[in-house]
Amino acid sequence: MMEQMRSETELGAVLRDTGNRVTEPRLRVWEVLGRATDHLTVEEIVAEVHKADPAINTSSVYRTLALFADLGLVRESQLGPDEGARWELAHPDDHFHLVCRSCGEVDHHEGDLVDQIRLHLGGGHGFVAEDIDLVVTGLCSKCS
Amino acid sequence: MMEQMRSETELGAVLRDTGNRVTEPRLRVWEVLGRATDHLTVEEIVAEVHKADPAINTSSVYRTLALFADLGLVRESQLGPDEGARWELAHPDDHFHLVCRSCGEVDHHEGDLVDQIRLHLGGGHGFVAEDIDLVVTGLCSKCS
DNA sequence: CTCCTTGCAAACCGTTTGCAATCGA
DNA sequence: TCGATTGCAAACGGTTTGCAAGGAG
Repeated sequence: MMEQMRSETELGAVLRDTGNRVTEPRLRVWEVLGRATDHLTVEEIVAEVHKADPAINTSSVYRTLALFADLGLVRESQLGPDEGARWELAHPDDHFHLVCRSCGEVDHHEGDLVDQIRLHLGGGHGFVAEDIDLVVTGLCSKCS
Repeated sequence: MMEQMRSETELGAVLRDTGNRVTEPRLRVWEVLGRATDHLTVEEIVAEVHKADPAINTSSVYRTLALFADLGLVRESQLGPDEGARWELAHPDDHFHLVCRSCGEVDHHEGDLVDQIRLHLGGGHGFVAEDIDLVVTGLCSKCS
């Protein structure tokens, strides 16, 4: 099973193909998202990016994330009110989130559930599902 | 099928039972939420409330919503990044949301899907699900 | 050489908060 | 009466924007 589909090189190709330039902030943000195992807040992304280059500005990170989202490379999700937005690489496989309200841990959960949802919707509702965001809040095994 | 479980009178009872006072802003917000067929933004709630009493302040609406949420009477949900929070009466039955990215319509969808999710989680993951928020973005039957 | 992209700082805007006046019980 | 609640206005904090300097192609 491959860990990371899109290399840094491929990012360059995507950017160039879409008429965008390959720049330091974009490479750094991409790198950070690629390393991340879970969702990151903008604040966390900025902190990571700064380890490589402290000169990169927060607004550039926002602009980069917006660009990546436009290109379909990343995905923004809201894991709960009171929480800021979090970002992750657009994953080809569907998944959903288990958010522990005690320790705050966010768990990715992969499975056929999302397929079930898609199937469920296909049957007669006439709704074309494009994006499925399932957030389950509760207590994780350690906290319950 | 009953439309609205909790009357204005029952709100009074809940408030008194929990040591809170029955006030104008609280009654108005309750009334507005009870009439609503779909989720409302705070802005929309304030606008409705103002039709009855323009003197009621936005911050009181925020405080009222926070109180109702504490009491489990209402539920806040984030139907998408870029959108503000939306509020609805806490529905005893689980449900999920179909958000059309074209016309913006939000459809409640009731069904056994949430039960399936709960079941799915119960089986071995050790995660105690308390709140399930399923947001599906796509195109509704009219827009596709 | 162009003009896209950045860093910077200020603006934005939904939400929260401190405080004195008000109102419910 | 007395403390909970409100209206008001100011503060807050994450995100966005205008602009001149810098850098990719």
